[in-house]
Amino acid sequence: MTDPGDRYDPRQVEERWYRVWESRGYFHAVPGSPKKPYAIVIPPPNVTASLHLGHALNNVLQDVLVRWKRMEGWNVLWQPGTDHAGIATQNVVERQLAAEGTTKAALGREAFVERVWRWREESGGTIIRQLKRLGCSCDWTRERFTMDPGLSAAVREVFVRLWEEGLIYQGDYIVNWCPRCQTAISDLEVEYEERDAHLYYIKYGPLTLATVRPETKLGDTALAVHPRDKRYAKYVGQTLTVRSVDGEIALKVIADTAVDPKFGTGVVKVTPAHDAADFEIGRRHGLEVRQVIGGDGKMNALAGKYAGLDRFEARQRIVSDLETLGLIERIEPYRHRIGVCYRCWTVVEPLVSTQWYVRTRPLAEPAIKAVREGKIRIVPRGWTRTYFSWMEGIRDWCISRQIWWGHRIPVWHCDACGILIVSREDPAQCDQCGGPLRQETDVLDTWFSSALWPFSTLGWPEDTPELRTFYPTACLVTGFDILFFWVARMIMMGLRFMGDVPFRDVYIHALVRDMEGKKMSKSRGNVIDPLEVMDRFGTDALRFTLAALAAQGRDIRLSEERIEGYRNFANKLWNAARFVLTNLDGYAPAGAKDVALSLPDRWIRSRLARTVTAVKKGLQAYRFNDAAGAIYQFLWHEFCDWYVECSKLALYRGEDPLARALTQKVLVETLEVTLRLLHPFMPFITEEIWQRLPKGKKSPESIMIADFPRVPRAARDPGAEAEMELLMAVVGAIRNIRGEMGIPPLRPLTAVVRPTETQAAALRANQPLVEALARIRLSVDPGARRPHSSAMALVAGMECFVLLEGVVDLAAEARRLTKELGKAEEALRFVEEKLSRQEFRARAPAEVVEREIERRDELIQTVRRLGESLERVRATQN
RNA sequence: AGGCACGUAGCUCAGUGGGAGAGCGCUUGCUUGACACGCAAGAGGUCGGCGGUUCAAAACCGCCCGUGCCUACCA
Repeated sequence: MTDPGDRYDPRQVEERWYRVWESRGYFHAVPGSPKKPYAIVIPPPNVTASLHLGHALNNVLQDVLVRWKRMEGWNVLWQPGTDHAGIATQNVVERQLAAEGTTKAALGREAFVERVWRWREESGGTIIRQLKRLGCSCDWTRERFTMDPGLSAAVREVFVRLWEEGLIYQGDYIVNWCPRCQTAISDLEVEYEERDAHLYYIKYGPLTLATVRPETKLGDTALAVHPRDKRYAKYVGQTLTVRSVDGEIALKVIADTAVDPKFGTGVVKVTPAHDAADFEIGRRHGLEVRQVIGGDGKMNALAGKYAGLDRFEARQRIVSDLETLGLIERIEPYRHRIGVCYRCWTVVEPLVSTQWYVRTRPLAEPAIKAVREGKIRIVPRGWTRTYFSWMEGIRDWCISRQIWWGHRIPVWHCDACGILIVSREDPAQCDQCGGPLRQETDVLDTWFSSALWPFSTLGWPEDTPELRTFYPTACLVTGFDILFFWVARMIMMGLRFMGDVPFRDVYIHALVRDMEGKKMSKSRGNVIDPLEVMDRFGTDALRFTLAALAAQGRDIRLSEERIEGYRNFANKLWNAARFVLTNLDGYAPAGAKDVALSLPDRWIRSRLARTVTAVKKGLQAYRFNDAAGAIYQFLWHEFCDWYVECSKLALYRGEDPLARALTQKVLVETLEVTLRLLHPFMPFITEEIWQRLPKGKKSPESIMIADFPRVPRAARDPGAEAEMELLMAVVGAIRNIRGEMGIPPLRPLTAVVRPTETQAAALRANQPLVEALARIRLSVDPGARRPHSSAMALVAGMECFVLLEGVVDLAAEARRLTKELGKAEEALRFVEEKLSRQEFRARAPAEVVEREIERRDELIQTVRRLGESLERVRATQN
């Protein structure tokens, strides 16, 4: 065959194979299949998204699972799709409008929504194309979008049912309001940032209090102290008239336990309209809610002379006015955490407004139970506690958003008779009075529709074969950052509407960070772009890197060097394959029976069997790094480093045609099985090589649909492993002497070993192998005496002399022996100390004591022999 | 403030009770019958500190120091 070149070039390969797989329908799942179902729903990326490393990790892990299960013979569905991402998407289109010099208000609601749809048609497919580039084997024929008609119907159905069951209500509460996005956001959508600010001590009549937000004083409707604070007890219940920037105002002093007497002066101003804590205090005491800041973040008419000022500008002005009036006692620097919008980083303004809520308690209870009873398994376990603690303290979910892009709340108001209609179908007129209806303008929180994803994508509320086959799904793979946003809510909704959990396992992976452990972000400029990585190192290298780093920690620190290392691994595989493929002349797979397998043959088969087991175990436990590591170690350090080297003997120097044929067979088989083992991690290169391998008639047309390797029991061969280890140790010892003594690798040397009888048999049987690997002439002689001018090493109690006639450097050998002796002596001291303790002998398990005794005896021999050698070298030296 | 992680080789990290590991980096030597994106050899560690449990601790427990994250109505 033609030599494919010694550098693997992924670009030649990836796109081509992906097209083949997709066009042949390998990704497609069929509900009626007799195979066992295995389904994963993709965490839908935002339709605005462009692939970042977080997506890459998340989807690579899913693809590994899905490809593995498919090869194991399951009926696999990987359900893909995207999320309409209300606020994010609206922002994107708004920015475009701004660039065109217009606004969404100018366009009007209908035209704006249409515009967003158009944007989605044109640019919304980016992330999907990028997932394909990653090799994701999703069933693209089933791609869904949260705003699809079917999924929208599911949203309505859920809303209406929750309403009918009394689990949705409307109310005036304080919410986190983003003045830039002009919408309410949920508690979860607020992020907190440490910022430097000031604590202003302001005089309120006879009292002084501390605040960081003087601008809200215009909305104060009370002063509060702790009920047990003796300093202020006399004021409680009084109404104080205090001088302020807007003249004199009357404020009642109330007592509430929410006040911390140790903070500041122990007195707080209460502004129910602009602070969540104050709002609660206000409700308890029936205080007036006096809103002075509008939804745009500017002071409103109630702010009097400050009306129209931005809230932060107003703060400056009010402080300076207070100073003029002599009402500022002092100002302290103060560092505190401030809530910002997670989408645009604008400081959140708590505002009282009318919003829609889901009553979460009744939904949370079964969701807690499902995890507690093991119906859902969270991996790693540690996250279970986090889940419980959040679910147990869950608060009602604000689901209304004052934006235009999303599922409009299916509620209609009749202004004529004042009733509310909640309906699955758009009503034409009021069913009570026949009057005209006005639909609620708010849309639902994007997470409301994502919460239905595991069943809405499968066709719910229709009863579909997909739902019957694939629900509950097998596994959800996600990052911990959306455990509450999404995972918890899916569990609640799944239990409520499907009567069963949405998935059996939740695998929570780490977050990808940069080398400093920072979250990657464009503003920090520390992003590694996965697309660029794929261009430079290949998709398989990126995939393998992510899997190899997916240990169950909290974060993954990714560096380019690491990816480069796995690119090298791909190249190593490529060259191992070249070696195998270019050495197959005369290969006849059927011809060679396994009757005369060599030691390396038996050894590599045994090692491969162990590797298969380790990979399966790793995948089953979601320990992707263990699985990837096992393949890496086997392929590079066992197959390439040893078996391939051993095979050269039979291929090039042996005279036995049967041995040669068997070696070819084992080379091909080992490579072939390894490729299948590796395919879920590195789909492209494995397919490319696999296709070039000689195959039997029954072989499938793609590695993707081949069987995942099974372990033949008979392949395990501990005897062969032990024997091979002995040979490798002898080779290692000789190479060590060569290296340490500075003898060039090609210089011919002679070695004499003095083995026990069993060792002698193994060595004699494989003498040419040892000679070839160590580049040495070997003499195996149980009665050998130490040759003059030789270096000595101990291997499994066996002395191994390397003759250094003419090349001997006594000083170097003395140095080497001293080093070895030192190590052995230290180990011996350690073991003897352990054995000398009575308690150890009395209380440790017998086999542990036994092992230590054995070890001690070996070490004694080692020390004695090394000592003798050293003495002799020194004697010769002098 | 509370909670949860983490601290192991120069760097990034595996390692859940009995002989300290990997990848990268570093040193030395090599155009070895596939691979310099390679081969061979090697150096490098008080497993954050202190105390406890145990015959035995990097691992289990406690405290301390450091780092990160999450949750919370401290103005």
